Amino acid sequence: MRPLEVTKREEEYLEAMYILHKNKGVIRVKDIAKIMNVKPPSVVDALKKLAEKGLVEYEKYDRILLTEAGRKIAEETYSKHVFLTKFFVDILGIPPEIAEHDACQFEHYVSEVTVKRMKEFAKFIQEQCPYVLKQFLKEKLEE
Amino acid sequence: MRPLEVTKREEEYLEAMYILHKNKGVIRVKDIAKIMNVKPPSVVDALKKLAEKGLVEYEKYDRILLTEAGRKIAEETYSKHVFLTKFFVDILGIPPEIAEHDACQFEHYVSEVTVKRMKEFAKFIQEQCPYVLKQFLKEKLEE
DNA sequence: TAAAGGTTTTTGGCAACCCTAACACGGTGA
DNA sequence: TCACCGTGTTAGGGTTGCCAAAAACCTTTA
Repeated sequence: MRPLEVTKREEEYLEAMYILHKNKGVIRVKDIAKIMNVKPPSVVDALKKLAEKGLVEYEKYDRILLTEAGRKIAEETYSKHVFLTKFFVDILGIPPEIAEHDACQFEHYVSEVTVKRMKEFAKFIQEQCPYVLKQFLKEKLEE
Repeated sequence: MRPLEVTKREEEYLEAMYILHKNKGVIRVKDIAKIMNVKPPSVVDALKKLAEKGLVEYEKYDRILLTEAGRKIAEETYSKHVFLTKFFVDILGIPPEIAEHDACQFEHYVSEVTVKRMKEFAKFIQEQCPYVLKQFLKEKLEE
């Protein structure tokens, strides 16, 4: 199997499907469309492409599932998403909605090195100077 | 004049042109192509679009210039680029090349709020616990 | 000044994504 | 069981961006 190239957009579709599966159990075209903010035909296009790449199990009118490979990509992306959002909120004190928005884009580009380093940084700061961090986050609320 | 929509890619073209103008004085198709990692015809396509949007002065075979509006967008993007790279390197201790790469993407998506907050954070940490920061950055070098 | 060589532009095409309109499917209620 | 209605799919098109090949341009040099 070739080094499948997954576009940013495809990664987003996989992540949406992963979240749906996690939360609702079933993955439906309509729900993917809502999350992705597109119309159903676009979802079908995407599903066909993803199926060709072996990332999704898809037969028309049948149930939709992520394959092992697809799930892996989705999970990696999703975990970056969760972490980045948390970092923006807990360390930088960014409003959750904005943090969410920024994380949602950055998650598709950020390198592993950077994520790892951000994790180490968060841990380090929270352990070494929790008081200073608290002070920083407090100042913001007072503005 | 309408709220011109500038795509991420167009923003990148503008930034490339801005940098060329800043460093070399002249902006040439060939050089834009090299920076953008595309072939010359793609650059010409982009220039036409940008000219239509009033962001670039472009007449074929003539010199290429950013308009005031184009320069403004480029400058904003570029300054985010510079800051984000600096943040990744100076605060998180990420290798310059990787910092550059990540900044190069994030700069097109990051919200103003987040940039502002990152700046405040950098300042705060550097002033309030410079020693802890130094220690964090040192540890990384030792791995 | 004319040919050479590099640069720029045009042409024609391809891939990723998205949409509207129309059609197919399938579960539900009368 | 059949008509209905929501959901899913196809058909047909549009935009953005990119490319290779070939044509146009311009500068430089013989």
